[in-house]
Amino acid sequence: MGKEKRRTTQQDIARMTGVSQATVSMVLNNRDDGEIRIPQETRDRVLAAIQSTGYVANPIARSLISQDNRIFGVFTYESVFPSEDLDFYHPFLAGIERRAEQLGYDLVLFTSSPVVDGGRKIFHAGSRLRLADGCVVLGRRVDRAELARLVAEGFPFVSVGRRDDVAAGPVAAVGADYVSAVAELVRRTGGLGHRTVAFVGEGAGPESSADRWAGFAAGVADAGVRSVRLRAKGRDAGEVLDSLVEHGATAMFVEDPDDTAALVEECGRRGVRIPEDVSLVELGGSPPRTARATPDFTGFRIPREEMGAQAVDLLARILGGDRGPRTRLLPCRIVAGATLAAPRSTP
Amino acid sequence: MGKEKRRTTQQDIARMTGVSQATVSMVLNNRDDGEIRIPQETRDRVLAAIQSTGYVANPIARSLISQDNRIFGVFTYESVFPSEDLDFYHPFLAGIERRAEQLGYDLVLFTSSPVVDGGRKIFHAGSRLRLADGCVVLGRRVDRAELARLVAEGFPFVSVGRRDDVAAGPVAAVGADYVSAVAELVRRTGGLGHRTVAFVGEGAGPESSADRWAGFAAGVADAGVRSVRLRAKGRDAGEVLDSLVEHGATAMFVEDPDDTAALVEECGRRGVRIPEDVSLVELGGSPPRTARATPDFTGFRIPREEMGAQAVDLLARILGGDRGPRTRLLPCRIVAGATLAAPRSTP
DNA sequence: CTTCTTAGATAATAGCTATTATCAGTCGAC
DNA sequence: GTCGACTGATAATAGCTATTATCTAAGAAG
Repeated sequence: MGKEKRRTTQQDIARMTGVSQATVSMVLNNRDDGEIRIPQETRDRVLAAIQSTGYVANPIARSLISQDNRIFGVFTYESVFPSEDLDFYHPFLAGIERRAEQLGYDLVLFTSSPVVDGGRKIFHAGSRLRLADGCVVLGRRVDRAELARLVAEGFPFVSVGRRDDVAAGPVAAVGADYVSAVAELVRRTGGLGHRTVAFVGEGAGPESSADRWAGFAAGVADAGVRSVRLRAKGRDAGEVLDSLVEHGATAMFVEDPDDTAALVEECGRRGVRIPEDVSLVELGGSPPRTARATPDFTGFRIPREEMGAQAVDLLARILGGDRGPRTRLLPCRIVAGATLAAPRSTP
Repeated sequence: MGKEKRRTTQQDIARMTGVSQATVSMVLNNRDDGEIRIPQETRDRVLAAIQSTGYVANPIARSLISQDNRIFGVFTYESVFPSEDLDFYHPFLAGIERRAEQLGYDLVLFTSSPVVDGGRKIFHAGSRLRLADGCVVLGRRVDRAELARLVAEGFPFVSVGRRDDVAAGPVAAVGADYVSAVAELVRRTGGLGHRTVAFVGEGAGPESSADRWAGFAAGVADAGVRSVRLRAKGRDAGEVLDSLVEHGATAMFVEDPDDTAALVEECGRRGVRIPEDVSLVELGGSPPRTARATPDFTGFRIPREEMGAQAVDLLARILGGDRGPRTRLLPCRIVAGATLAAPRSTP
């Protein structure tokens, strides 16, 4: 039992100086309002004692009073640091950290949350969520029910990525504007002379997938081209390529990076050159994960770091009582790349 | 002003149920000791109210009483997430996170600490260090004075990497055993027939550098070979190689990865083959940072993740009052690699 | 009927800080 | 000498939970 010597408290300082605890508190906080009057001599005496003891106010007691903690929580459904997930989380966290630093908030990672079938749970007996003034929720898989409960309990939070409405109302969220990005890419493709373009993927289900499809559809309408949707799930790249040819499509927009890799490989096997014979637009939104040589894909970049920063920003505003819009949609950067070119036979 | 509706408190639950706040607290904590008696009927009533409101005890008030917070601080002298520093911090953090998760601690990152000429400061007016029960200190540049103050104030902390003594006594720390690793590499080199080996670098200054030199010296003694130390600071790779040849050394142990890269390049220019003409042992301790093709260097790996985990572990023990050893030195893994081989002309 | 025991609960308090209300002087003015 | 105004401080309290000491009523034992 270490029997740690009790921390110094304001009471201690007060006794040392022969003043009251209240006085110490006021000196500490530089209170000098109309009502509060402390002569410099007393101030100096107290400050000297503070200096000599190295006293620092107990932030926990402060929080209990002020009802805020200057801490933002970062809740992730998976561990943050393991390598597999790092590529995903890292840019968000970089932005979160940067802005928290600017705003003077500390960050708490809720690593103590119990893991229930593969994902952490926000709510559980002894949840320490309230340590934070507010929370940024982050993750590939975000639990709608938990978000709904956050809303119901009035706990301030901002979701990064997921922005669909939950039962109790719209969720404060920062998202990426997939729709515009994909639409723009389709328009460029049409502008290069392609007359039929293919969407490879589901285009439904997760919000982000539905958005990509929506953007694709919008771009197709704008560009006045024909379009076809090719399912990739459960089919190998060969089948997909066959369908592509069959439909006469000259450009493919691929949702899933895994499919992209498979298609590139299959093209290589068949001697189909990209972009000379077929164009490929990659809709993953991330830089390539592997260091292996991959084509310089045409596509877009999700502004992950900026999303993290804006999430913190938004959270701070909400805590400040700001009643402005609670959803921010950030533009994605278009990557010109080298896998999109004019089709071989322009009509 | 949001006029956030006040959080539910035990007092609220008490009023709803017609019991006292104390009873609510006891039900909540499942108190059932000899002195505490609460019939099941009452218990159920209270629990029902807790369920319906979703009440969770305010962790801040709890902390104020229990004098602990179930939070470990992670103090870094630089931002954690920016890409430049990520390679360095990430493995440590992965280990810290993993073990904190296992032990049920949350982690707080002191992002609010003010930055003074390039590095964050632990101590400052309004330091929120005490939010944490203890702290892991991490960083390339660790401030001795601040560590000393942590010791003086009796704040529990564990330093990762830096383990030298500070004024007030030995610092709890987790380090990597560079000495053994480098010594072993030198012995292997001697075992392959090398008679003269060179240490390229300072071998002094930062603890880790001094350790590498100590290990080199120990290995040289064990292996019974001759050794030479070549400064690299301010000299270009050509000069260093010239010295090497001049001294008749057939293997070089290079401290700094930048020097390694320069030497490899210079060897390439001169047509000196590695390891056929000269062996190279890389003492950086990290996997290569760039994705560019680099030789598969012989060297060792600092067990960064394990260091992070053990730091948390040690911190938990210290908080538990454990009086055991406060310094842990973890073995490095030797990487056989492909840049060490027998010298061309074995005597 | 009195006293003791016990079950079942509550009042009071600690933990530390910030704020509000209050108090003891002093000085001036009348 | 009294009243008011002002200075320089302090006592008390809120904030929320966990624990300790205390209290009431009922039943048992004598």
